[in-house]
Amino acid sequence: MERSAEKRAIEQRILDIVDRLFYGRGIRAIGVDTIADEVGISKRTLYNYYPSKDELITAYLARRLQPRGYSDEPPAQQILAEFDRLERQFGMTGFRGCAFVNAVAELKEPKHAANKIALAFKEQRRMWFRELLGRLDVPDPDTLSLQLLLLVDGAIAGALVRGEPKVARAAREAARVLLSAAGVPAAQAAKQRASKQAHSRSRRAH
Amino acid sequence: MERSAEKRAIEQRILDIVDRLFYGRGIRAIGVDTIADEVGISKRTLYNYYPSKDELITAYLARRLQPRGYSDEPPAQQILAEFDRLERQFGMTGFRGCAFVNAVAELKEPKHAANKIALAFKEQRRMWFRELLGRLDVPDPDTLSLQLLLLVDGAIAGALVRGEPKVARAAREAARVLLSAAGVPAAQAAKQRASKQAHSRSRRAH
DNA sequence: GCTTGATTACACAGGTCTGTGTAGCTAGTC
DNA sequence: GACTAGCTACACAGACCTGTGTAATCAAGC
Repeated sequence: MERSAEKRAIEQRILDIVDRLFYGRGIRAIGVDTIADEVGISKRTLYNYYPSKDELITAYLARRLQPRGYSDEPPAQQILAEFDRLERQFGMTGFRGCAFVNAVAELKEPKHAANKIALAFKEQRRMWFRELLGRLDVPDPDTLSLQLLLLVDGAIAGALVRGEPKVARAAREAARVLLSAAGVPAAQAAKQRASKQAHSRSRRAH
Repeated sequence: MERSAEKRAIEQRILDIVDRLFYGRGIRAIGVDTIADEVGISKRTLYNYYPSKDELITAYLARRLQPRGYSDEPPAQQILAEFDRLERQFGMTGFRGCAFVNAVAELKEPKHAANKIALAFKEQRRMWFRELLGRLDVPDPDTLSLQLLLLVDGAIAGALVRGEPKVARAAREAARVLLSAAGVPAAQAAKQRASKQAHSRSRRAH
């Protein structure tokens, strides 16, 4: 029992360090020896916990597959706040783009489990948007959630290449326009935030 | 003279094959021996043309840095046609995302020349949008061109992860909404393409 | 025919990588 | 104290990588 807890702690420690190294320097760029050294265990023991580097890779990605929760704020604000969160991420030292897209780009073998995990992640993120859009009664939440995700991924790629966090603000503004065009009143109100009365929806797309 | 022409032909042949291999299987995944074998020359001769793999990488990326031209079509149609072109690209066998973003993701050294070329490429693409938007007299062509580029990059990432060309259509529709919100009449006309009269711009976003 | 430059095949240096094999040590348990 | 499970250090196999050195060959121009 106590032994198992200690083992789990070591596993977590391994995954912490693997995450930092794989994300920060690239999966192919990091060798197993480096990981073992950083963790402070022998390579033999590392292989005892994870029998191959591939398992380390999938564990690394699977651990980043965490569902995002919802707050008490109005849905439109939660959606737009996602882009503010992105902007903060882009400004953090060590930002290197999307871990999943990078993994797919690095591991070009189509059979690799990383592809499936990356797809699951993107779909999870899309469904997060979709759930919020569902509360907003937009006409086509499937398409709009995908479009918002495209803006997120585009902003990530842009920030990676440009090294410039403020692309997130352009993405946020584009998201606001899309929401507004879909008839979300909060997005319109956020635009000219002087007039507070949102006189119900009058014209809706389509 | 004739010798120089033959040399250039070999150089082109090398770059053709390098492009196919680097883009299709990844820069790090392809060794110099593989390149020489595929070209049909000895490794020594290959190193005679390009003295290091890094030079091959930069030549590979620089050759993909070709400015896109303009057609006779109306600007808004050219912009939207870009997303149709994307959809066709996504469906082609061998599509593996954006060569520049992949290169930056693979070559994580920040000093590498690939970063600068990738940035130049993205900026070149943005300026292509910007030029067309300039003809359309939109209020903020700098922001809007960046937003269109974000949609492009988001669609590329989405198509890479999903293996699904139709994300380009969602991106195209989002671009159309953004153009329409910026007061581009052709985008509005394209929406309800029944009524042909675009009764000049009446309300413009500000 | 001879020179000269490019190309070839091949070996190799020196480094990286993943994964395994082994012998000894250490710490908890009977 | 003896046993056992896990750990460590270390070597190593076998493969890959980039880049170079070398001697032989081939082909064009004088």
